[in-house]
Amino acid sequence: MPVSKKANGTIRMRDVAERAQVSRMTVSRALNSPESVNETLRNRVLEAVQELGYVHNHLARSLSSRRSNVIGLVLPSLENSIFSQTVKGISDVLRPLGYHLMVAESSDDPEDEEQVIAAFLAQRVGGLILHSTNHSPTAVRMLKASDTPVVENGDFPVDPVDMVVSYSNRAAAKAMTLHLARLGYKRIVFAGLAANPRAAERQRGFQDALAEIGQKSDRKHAVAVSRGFGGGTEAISYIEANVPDADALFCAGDVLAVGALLECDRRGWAVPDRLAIASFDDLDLMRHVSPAITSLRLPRYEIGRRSAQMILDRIEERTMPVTTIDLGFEIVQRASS
Amino acid sequence: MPVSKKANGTIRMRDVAERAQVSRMTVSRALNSPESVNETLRNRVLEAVQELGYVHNHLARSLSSRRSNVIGLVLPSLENSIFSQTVKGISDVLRPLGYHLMVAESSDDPEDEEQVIAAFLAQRVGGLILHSTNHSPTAVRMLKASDTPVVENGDFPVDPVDMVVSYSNRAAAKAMTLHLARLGYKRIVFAGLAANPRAAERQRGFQDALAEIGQKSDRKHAVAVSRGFGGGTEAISYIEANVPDADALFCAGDVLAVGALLECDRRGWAVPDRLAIASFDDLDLMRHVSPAITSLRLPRYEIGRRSAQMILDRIEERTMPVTTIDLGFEIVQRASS
DNA sequence: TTGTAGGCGTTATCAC
DNA sequence: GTGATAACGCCTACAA
Repeated sequence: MPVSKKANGTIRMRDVAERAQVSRMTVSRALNSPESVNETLRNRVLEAVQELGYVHNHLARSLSSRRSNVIGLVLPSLENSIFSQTVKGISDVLRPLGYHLMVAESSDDPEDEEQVIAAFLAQRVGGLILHSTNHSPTAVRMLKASDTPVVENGDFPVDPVDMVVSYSNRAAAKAMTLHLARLGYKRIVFAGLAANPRAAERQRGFQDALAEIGQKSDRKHAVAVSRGFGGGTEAISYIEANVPDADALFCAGDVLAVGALLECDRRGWAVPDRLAIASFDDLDLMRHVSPAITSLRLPRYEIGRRSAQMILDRIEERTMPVTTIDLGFEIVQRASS
Repeated sequence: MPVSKKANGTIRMRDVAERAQVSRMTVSRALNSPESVNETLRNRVLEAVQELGYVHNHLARSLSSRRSNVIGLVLPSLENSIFSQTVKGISDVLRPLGYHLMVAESSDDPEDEEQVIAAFLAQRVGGLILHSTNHSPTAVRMLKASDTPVVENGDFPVDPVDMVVSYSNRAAAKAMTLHLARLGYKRIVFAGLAANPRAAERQRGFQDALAEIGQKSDRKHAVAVSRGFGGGTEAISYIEANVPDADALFCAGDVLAVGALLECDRRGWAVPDRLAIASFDDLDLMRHVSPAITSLRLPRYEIGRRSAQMILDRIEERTMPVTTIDLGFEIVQRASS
């Protein structure tokens, strides 16, 4: 089969049009709304597309139509596997409808996030899903001015940019703390992460719970540790040095909890007899370690699905969707507490 | 349906130009090559940009200039934290030069990958980094016809699309197997993953090593298990049922190895005395479990860095870079073997 | 150093 | 159902 190629290499719609002996508009329609084109013509067009190896230019399409089929997602980190479920939830909605997801990383730093948001807006994405709820003023201004549908995900912002789909970090942490108290633990230590706004909310929830059960808030009972498994080790060392009579450790992150468990193992501390352990977020790993770790299961997949749906509803002007959705959480009690 | 639509729509370069009392070209230049514009004018332009909240339209820019500042990355999965280092390596090169990374997922399925590649090409990305080396014929044809710089990453393909930056899965697996043999292990079992081309190469390397030390290849000594921690559990069960005298287990993936270690723990099998364990890929977790797991350290960060550099070199026509780079690997011996 | 003209590849719009 | 024409917002090329 003869493959003709323009001098500059790229094949355009007009080349397809010439080959199929139709106008450019017919090619455009055959590609975008096939049912609106006579079958004979449509087939001629699609054949020409195949023969020439034509690839639709979405830049030009978006520029002209003023809409894009790309949705942007901004994650604090790609290192953290808790987000993979959210990504899957989003993709499952977008893919069948011809939209595409593009992911970028913000490092949980509002400056970085601003850069990334600016880049997405410059690309004129059709919508934006942000995990962080802590944005620079400039970022917020840009987002609002752009009229781009936005969903925030990681928590309930005090002042939402637009739509929100989340669970409450504070409520979840409070519930877990009350759960531990109900199991009889008296001196619970909370291990959080510095410079992580969601971990900070979790710490507030922890304190809410202590207040509710009438326990005096002791600063010693909350500590900020590093990210990663090492943070769990730090938490255990902290307990040994500062709260030796602690009977439970509630970690703001899953990896932390595993790190802590491994450190207990190394020291020969029995879990949960010497120290109970509970975790935020229910990674697969939580049920594979021994003892399996009690944790909060969060609706990560559903958050992705609903976020994508709300964006699409807005883009396709189907409805004026509810702007804030609380998807709750669930406590999974296991052997570690 | 009454949708709130801004009276004036979006702000364009011409609006900025009017406000700053210059031509559109001066605005364009002030944004793209500031040094080529008189300081006074430049400041007037940048001021107007601020005041109007103008956001550069990269769609129009790319369409007109026929170049894009977006680089696409296709990963088999976003669930796997081994890729986060590569992402960081790429970002570290791209960001300072004004390029942006967009990530998409292929599920290690050539069909899915083809879709994702088509989407990236339709967006006319400036370059593409593919972790998989196993593409559909259509995908390869599209890539080659597009003239887009491409780097493949996950292994050395038999027939590269374009550039390659990787280590050899086969060579690495062979080296680790020889290492275990040198330590005195006589009956090594290999646990791989079904439907993962890189794991298949690793199995070949395993067999290469056995052949080299003159050990008869026994089909029983290789098994395919599921992904995730559960796969490690399966591997141990397999050994108990089929190769009870095995003295070492070499896992094609890090998560597998941890799963296996945890299962040994549960069964009371001493590691490495009853069974040694070694892993492909050196996740943080490997040195935190006890015993720490012997593993292959792969140049994930460097792979990202070099890949991005090669793409940029090609885009900016700096050089005609070497097309295949082998970054090697390293064996990290720990207590588990 | 700055400006003018025209084109990048597509779609919206309005005729036919 | 199909086609002609004029945008979409920017940049290349050239002129001043």
